[in-house]
Amino acid sequence: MSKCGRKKYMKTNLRQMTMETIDSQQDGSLPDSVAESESAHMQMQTGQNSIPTLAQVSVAGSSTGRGSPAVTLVQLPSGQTVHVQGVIQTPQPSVIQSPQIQTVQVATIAETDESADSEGVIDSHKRREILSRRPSYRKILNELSSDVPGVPKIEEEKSEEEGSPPNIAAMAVPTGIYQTSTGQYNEETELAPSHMAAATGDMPTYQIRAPTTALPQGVVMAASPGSLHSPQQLAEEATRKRELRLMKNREAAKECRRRKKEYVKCLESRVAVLEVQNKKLIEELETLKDICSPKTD
DNA sequence: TAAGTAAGACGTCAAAACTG
DNA sequence: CAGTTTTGACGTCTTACTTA
Repeated sequence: MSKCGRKKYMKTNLRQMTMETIDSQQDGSLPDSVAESESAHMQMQTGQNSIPTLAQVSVAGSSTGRGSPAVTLVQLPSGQTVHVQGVIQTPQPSVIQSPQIQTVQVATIAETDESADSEGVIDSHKRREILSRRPSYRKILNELSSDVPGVPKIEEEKSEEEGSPPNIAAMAVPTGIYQTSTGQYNEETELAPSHMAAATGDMPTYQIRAPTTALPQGVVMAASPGSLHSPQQLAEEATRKRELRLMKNREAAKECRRRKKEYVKCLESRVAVLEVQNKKLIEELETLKDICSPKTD
């Protein structure tokens, strides 16, 4: 896999739009912010962008991340589904050389906005201000929970992790090398399989394989930085640091996904609550109308 | 039953956000 | 402001399901 060309992404800024959408949606209809954005364009700008739709984008085609097919179904918060025509291209990372703007039109809305194509004029600083990433899921959800009673907070630490040192480096003693699904080799730790299963609730899907020549055997026994002399030792230390970083990031990614799931669940439950609330209010309104309006016959 | 597809999970990289 | 944490995106794998 080519790693060097990954700088251009189609970031969805999901959280930003989700919060905005949920907050403004009271009657089950399409929020103004979403409607406006859609009428302009669904603009997917690599690097910094926003897709003005809520959470669920189901793709009628390959789901393996290599770009979307010609027709994409976008499910809106109201449950309405719109067909997005045009290919949402996700070019091969190694092919991308410059920032690209990719736009797709929502089929249900004919009107377009000429200004959507003028993104080249917008300087990066301005875009950065407008489209800057929001704080973490944990932060958003905790803010949400302080505003709305009943919304659970995301715990700082999982209960089963209490009492154990949070630092992965401290608890993991590398004892070998295992190969990941992507064919890369990592240091195997004694805790790795059980920890992985505990974090995801699933059985680990990675097989421990016999080490090959990909990594030097002495990696895990690298000396402390102070005693490094030879270039080989320096290289070993660098490798060790890298493995450590990868291991920490691996765990961080798992945790991040867990938080994201929790966050999405929370939003879904909030939508359900608001829908019920909305229904009740409509019924109440109808009742009051009946009471207030005198019957003619 | 083999081939194709969808969904979910994972590891990794890179960049934004956060922190001391 | 450097180091750390968080998260979007990509590529890959596995599993369940569908279809020819």
